[in-house]
Parts: sequence; structure tokens; C-alpha cells
Amino acid sequence: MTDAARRRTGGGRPGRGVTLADVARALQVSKATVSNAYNRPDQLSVRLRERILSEAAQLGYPGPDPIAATFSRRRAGAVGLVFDDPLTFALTDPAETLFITGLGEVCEQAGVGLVLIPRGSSDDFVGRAVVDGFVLHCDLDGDTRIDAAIGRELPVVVVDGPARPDAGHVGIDDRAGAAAAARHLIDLGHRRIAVLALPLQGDGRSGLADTVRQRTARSHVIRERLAGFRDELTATGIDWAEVPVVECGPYSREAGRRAAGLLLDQPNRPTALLATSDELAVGALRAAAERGIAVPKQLSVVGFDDAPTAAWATPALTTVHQPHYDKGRAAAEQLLNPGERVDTILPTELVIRGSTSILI
Amino acid sequence: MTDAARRRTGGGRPGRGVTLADVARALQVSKATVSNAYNRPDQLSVRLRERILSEAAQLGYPGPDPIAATFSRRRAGAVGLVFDDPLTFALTDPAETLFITGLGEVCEQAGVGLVLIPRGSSDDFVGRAVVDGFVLHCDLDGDTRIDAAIGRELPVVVVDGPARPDAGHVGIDDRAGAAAAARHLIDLGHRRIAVLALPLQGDGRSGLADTVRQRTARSHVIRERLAGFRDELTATGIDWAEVPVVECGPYSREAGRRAAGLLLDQPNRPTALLATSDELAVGALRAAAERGIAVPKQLSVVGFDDAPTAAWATPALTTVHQPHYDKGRAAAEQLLNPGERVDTILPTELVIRGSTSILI
DNA sequence: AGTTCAGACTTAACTAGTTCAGAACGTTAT
DNA sequence: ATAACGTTCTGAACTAGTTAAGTCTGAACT
Repeated sequence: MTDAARRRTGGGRPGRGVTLADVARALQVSKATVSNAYNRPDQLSVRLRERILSEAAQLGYPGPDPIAATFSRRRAGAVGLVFDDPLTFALTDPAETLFITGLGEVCEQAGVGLVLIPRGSSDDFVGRAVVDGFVLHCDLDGDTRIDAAIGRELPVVVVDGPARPDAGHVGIDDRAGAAAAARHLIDLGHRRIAVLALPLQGDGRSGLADTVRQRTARSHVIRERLAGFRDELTATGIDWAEVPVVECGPYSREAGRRAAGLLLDQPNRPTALLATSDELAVGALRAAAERGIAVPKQLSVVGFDDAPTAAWATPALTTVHQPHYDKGRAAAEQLLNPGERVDTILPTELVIRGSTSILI
Repeated sequence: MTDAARRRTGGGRPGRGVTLADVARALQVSKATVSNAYNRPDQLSVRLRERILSEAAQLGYPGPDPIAATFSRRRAGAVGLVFDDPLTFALTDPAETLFITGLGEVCEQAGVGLVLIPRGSSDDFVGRAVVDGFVLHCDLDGDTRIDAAIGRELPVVVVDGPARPDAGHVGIDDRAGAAAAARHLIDLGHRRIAVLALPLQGDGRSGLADTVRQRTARSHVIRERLAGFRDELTATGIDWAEVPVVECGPYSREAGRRAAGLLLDQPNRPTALLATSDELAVGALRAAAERGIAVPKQLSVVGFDDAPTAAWATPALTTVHQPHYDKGRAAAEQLLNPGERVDTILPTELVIRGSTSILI
């Protein structure tokens, strides 16, 4: 029984499978030629190529093993995507989804795969991922996974996190965006304003966040947005220390609903809410509806993100638009195209819809 | 200048990086020992391990190259996920997102990555992906990517698509679920019913689908759901050929809104809509609201999926619940755990909320 | 003193391809 | 006739680790 024949029977796959070398041997050609038959058809005659392909089929050779090819080429053909949150939370946010879509679309066109890197307990997964580069949608100061990615000596793009000299960066001006939202409410006459904030740390705490906790927030984005709110409110003479900032847990919509509920049940309830994400804001809309509080007549709500849900909410949500989809595209393009490190700051824009109105 | 020193400077990374062999040479130990220092600390003395790790740091060795390690181990540490649609559409559906979440969670716990396989123009990406198995959320008959995946001789699980003898399978009883939805409307007294359907083919067509097109639909799931509707309506004496079935394009919500708009603008408009997904149904709710048609008083709407959006819609959507999250988990578990091929059929359940009522 | 054994480390085989520099050979231009 | 050239194919180096089996050493036990 020949080697090839024994393998073909593969009555339980005990030995390795058929390899490119087997095909080459069977046809008395070199490995290079077989490899070319698959990868560079112009490098051999049509006749020989057909013979090789048919012999391969005969032997049950499934084509060059991608793992070995990756090794030879020293190119994985995939980029890794790292989130702050475990997948469970990350994908529940439509804004994040939109980001991935943009990222995925560029990857798709470039023919590279997208690897969702598991969160795990350590940085291990970043160190072990078979990828040609990383996009880190990581926002927390001192996230060791950013260092781990850069340590791999692969191209790295950090999105929304703090810019670093040794990695590309894509982000928005969170502070200015937030300031525009706050200014809008102030212009409408609101003074009793409360804030719904995404988690400030990675520690799972929620509830009222005092100014110390705000200052020591590890989340770069949230710190910036709170600063934007503060800038405008303070400029209007409102004492920021008196502004309730409620930190919400994961599963934003439900968390926003609960947090808004607490604020709205207070005797001297706010006339407007600033949320650091649309999901929180949509939760707040629900909380208001449950209490018979009319939005925007009795309560104005502003979101942040302009996720697809914002336009579909009832009432449609006034929010700070940021180009999530373009953020994904920009990150992927920066990663896939060689060249100098760049720092892309995309524009934000206040989108006024039906959830805000003049204070009566 | 020694080899190692030259590499350390790496003034433009012209040569390869530092390898495990370099570290071994520098310390006069074997490659095996250096490998063990990283992968099996119990195989060498603590002292030596520390020396190795510190020398590695000194030389700027970033640890064993994952690509080479993958090649040696012949294990990628990742599973591939294949969708029907390009990522652009796939991720816009919250139900799909929930599925990925379940899948991702099991992978995360098992420490394996999740690779989103690009759609591309051919099956190439399936043939070239560096993975240990595939989950195919593929629904279209004759999808060659399923064959390509099975051809790789890796474990494969097909979700929602037609069951195959040579691959695992996870699905629901679409026909029964759809029948329950139709029965519900019939029990409420509705007789003038129209259907909003997800795409029947991969051909991008939309609009009224006649019974021929319904029968020849390549989408297994949609064919089954339509059959479920038909079963119940026909049993009640309604002529199925007279029931308008409108096929909607991608970006379901907007497509559903448009399709529902067409139906509702007709002189003898339906009193109830059956949608094959919640996104379509939510679009229909919007179309009704835009026309001042009260739901559920003047129009009943039933969805399918019970995606998170269903409960948050106004009014909350009556829909057929299916366990997307568990579907994802089941698929991952089946893929990661060796053993016999199994066929998992998960339960569906009609969830009655506020979008349906008795015909007045 | 000899046997046994565990711990620490080495040897060498193995993973399955890709790719570049040439070789062989027929064809075309000078 | 000869040089130049293009096509087709080969040889051999190269990718960077993992791992099973084996060697060596010293200590404990008989």
C-alpha cells in the first residue's frame, strides 16, 4: 500500500492528511510547481496545472493548508479587534456594531479576516492571536492590552482611547461634542440638569459618582465628555459639584432606564438629562414614559453617538452625532495601509430632534 | 556587532526579528528549554526560567511567534464564523448580534478567538481561513461555502440552514413558529393578512413575491416560515395565492417600513401584518405611525425573533421568540466539543405583547 | 555499593508550505 | 549563426516554533 493510498482511505484520520508534497511526488513534479498551480497559475502551463489539480482531487488533497501557508508567508491575513468590554456587552451597543461594520467592510474589501479577540483574564489573547495588526477599541487608561499589542511589533491603531506616540489613533473630540450638547440645553433655558454616564472604570460600580471619582475615571472618553459638560455648565454659573452624575452599569439601555428612574423620582427632579450614550438616553426615555413625564415638554433628553436607534426612538432623540462607521473604516485603512502614524480626529455634530425643547 | 545586537537596534526592521533560537543561543540552552520557559514553566527550574525571560527582554524577544506556534501545534485557536450577508448587513440585525454574542461567549470561555470570515466574491476565504472549525450561519440552499468548509476536513456546524449529514446543525422549528404567529392573528379574527418577508434569494430583488418565487426561494428559513403561515391561513380557508407576500431588501427596518407603506396605502388595506423578522415589523410599526394608523387598534403586527428591540418598540411587539443567544452557545459548544454529530432544535414561543388585538 | 527515581535539560524530528535564483529549451530578432 | 529572450519548471533555502523520547545528575533508598 503506497503512502498516498493509505492516506486516501483515512479510516479514522490517524496519520496526517495528504500534503502538497504528496501531490508533487505522485506527479513527479516539484513542490514549487504544485504550489504555483494554486497560487500563481501564470507560472505553469495550463495542461500541467490541470493535471495537478485533478491528481490533487484524486488524492483528496484539500489545497494548501492555510496554517502552513500563513507560516511560510509570514502573513496572517487577518486583523485583531480588541474591545474594552467582553463581547457580551460590546455587541449590545448599536454604535459599537456600526463601528465593527465599518471596520469589517474595509477588511472585507482588502480580503483580510477580522478576529474578535477574547477578553480573557490576561493579555494572553493579544499575545497569541494570529493577526497582522490590531485595532484596539479601548478607552481605559493603563490598559495593558495596548502595551501587549504594541509589544508584538505589529501595526496598532487605538480607537477612542488616549493617543500614543507608538500607535495610530482614531477618535473624535469628545469634549467639544459633549460641550455642544450641554450648550444646547442651556440655550433652551435648562438649569436643573443631570448626567447619565457610562461606566467610569472597569470596576463594575454604578450609582452617583462624586467629583473625585469623576476625576479619577479610567475611561478616557467618559472623562472627556464629562469635562465638556462641566465646561459649559460651569461657564453658565452652574456649580458642577451640585450636578448629579449617575454612573450606569453595562447593558446600557436597562441601566439608563433605572438610573433615570432614580433621578426622576426625586422631589426636585431635573428638567433635562445629558447622557453619554444613546442607549442610556433611550433607557431614560422609557423611564420618563413609564412615569407619565412627557418628553420633551416636561423633560429634555440628549444622547451621544447618534446610533441608528436614536432616529427611531419616540420621540426621536436629540444627540451628538459621531461617525462610528467612518471611525471603523478609518481605523482599518490606517492599519492596512503602511506609512506614517497618523492621528485622525473625526467631526461630531449636534443633531437636534424631538427629545429636547425650551423650558417652560 | 553580534547578530543579536544588530537585531536589537533594528533601525528599520530590515532583517527578521529576534527568534526563540537567538535567545537559546545567547544563553547556551536548547530551543526546547526556551519554549518550555514560555509554555510549560514546570519543566525547568525557576532560576533558569528567570534567566531566560530576562535575557529575552534584554534582546527584545516578544515571545514565541503565534504564527509559528500555530503551525507547530497544528491548531489555530480560533473558529470561523460565516454569514449569509456581507458584514454590512449582518451586523445591523440585533438578532444576529445576539447570536454572535452567545457564540462569542463560549469561545471566550474556551479561550479561542472568533474570526469573522469576509464574504468576498468566492469561497476563497473559507478555504484560506486560519481556524479550527466553522460556524456557518448560512441559510441559502446550495451555498458553496458550506461545501468549502466541509472540504477543509474541519468540524463544521450549520446554523439555521438545512441540516446535512456531514455537519452539525443548530436550528429552530421555523414552520411551527410561524404557524403559531399566523394562528394568533386568525384567533383574533383577522382575515385580511399580508406578509413582510426577508429576502428569498441572494439576488437582491424585492417587491411582491408570487407563489412560484416563494416555492423556489433559496432561503431555507424564509421558505419554512412562509410555509408555516400558509399552513394556518389555508386551514382557515384563506386562499394563500391572494395573500400579498412582500419581499424586503437588506437593512430590514427601512425596507420593512417601505414595504408596509405600500401595503397600507392600498384601498383595501390589510388588518394585520405577519413579518418574518422583528426588524421588518418595527419598520412596519413606523410606517403605520406615519400614516396615523393606530397599532394595534387598526392594525395588528407580529414579528419574528424576539430581538431586544421587540420589547422596546412602541407598542411592544408581539413576536415569535427564538433563543438567538442559546443558538450561538449551542453552535459553539457543538463545535468545540468533540463527539458525534448532533442536531439541536431549539424551542420557539409566541410572545404576545401590545402590537396585536382583536379585529373590531 | 547498587538500584531506582525524579528533576532538569537536550536532541532531533517534525509541522507544510512559499519563494527566489537559476536551468533547460525552444523561439525570435539581429 | 548567434545572441537575447520568454516560458516552464526545479532545487534548495527558509519560515519559528513544539514535542516525544532520551540523557545526565544527584539524592534517596535498599
